[in-house]
Amino acid sequence: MNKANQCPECGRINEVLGRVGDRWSVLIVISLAQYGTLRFNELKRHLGISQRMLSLTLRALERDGLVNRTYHPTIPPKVEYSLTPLGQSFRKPVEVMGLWALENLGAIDKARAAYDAEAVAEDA
Amino acid sequence: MNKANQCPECGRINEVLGRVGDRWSVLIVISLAQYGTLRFNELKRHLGISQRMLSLTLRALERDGLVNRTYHPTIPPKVEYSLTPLGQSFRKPVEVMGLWALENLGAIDKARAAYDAEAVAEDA
DNA sequence: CAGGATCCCTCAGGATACTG
DNA sequence: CAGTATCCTGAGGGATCCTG
Repeated sequence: MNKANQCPECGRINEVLGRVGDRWSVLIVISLAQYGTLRFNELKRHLGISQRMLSLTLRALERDGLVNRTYHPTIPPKVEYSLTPLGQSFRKPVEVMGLWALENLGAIDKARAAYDAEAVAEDA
Repeated sequence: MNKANQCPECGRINEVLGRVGDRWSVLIVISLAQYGTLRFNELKRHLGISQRMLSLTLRALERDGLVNRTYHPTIPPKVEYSLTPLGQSFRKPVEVMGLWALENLGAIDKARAAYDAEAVAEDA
């Protein structure tokens, strides 16, 4: 049970990462940003996420004020999810991240290949 | 065993998140960005990370070409870690993320509190 | 259709001990 | 000091079945 982090900012970063940093949260926000509004099963199909995780993640996002949940009491029921303004504001950091990914995934792959080749070479 | 993601970009995002998206990678990059060069135990103390995870994460980052590892064969040994240019380039997305975190953590907390209050209220 | 409730399994990741 | 090797737990997350 270490004191976690000495540097305060690390604590902050950790916090935010712990909240909206998991893969599914990010992907859901991206999808909603792209399509505006999606229903439960639309998201499920689109992301290939299990219904359990979708349910959990959506509730967490709603709780954190990133996602709006609109329930239509029809039969069959219809629930629509969309981004709140806060959720919208999260698009920018995500986009920057995504852009970096697109630009540098190649470099990472190359570095990785080089590293692995080196490792093999050392197994003389 | 679903097809994972229908949307190709989700695949990319997932990929990058799977590589450098975990908490420790991010925190290490931030620390190195801040201090330029750090030794193993300096990082360990600074982050409050277990030495196992530090070791694993550093090797992964080195493999991905984000950090440089410099080994000084002295006694006692001395190993220094620093960012590669690729690692440097990762600072920007991280900073944007961090900034967003700082600006919006408060809002998230408020939303969360409101949500929880609502939930309690419904337990009539 | 939208999800709650279970079951179960994998593995991230901490604690500890040992080595060069 | 800078790691490697083990052990062990708990959270993450899929599969499945059930309901309104």
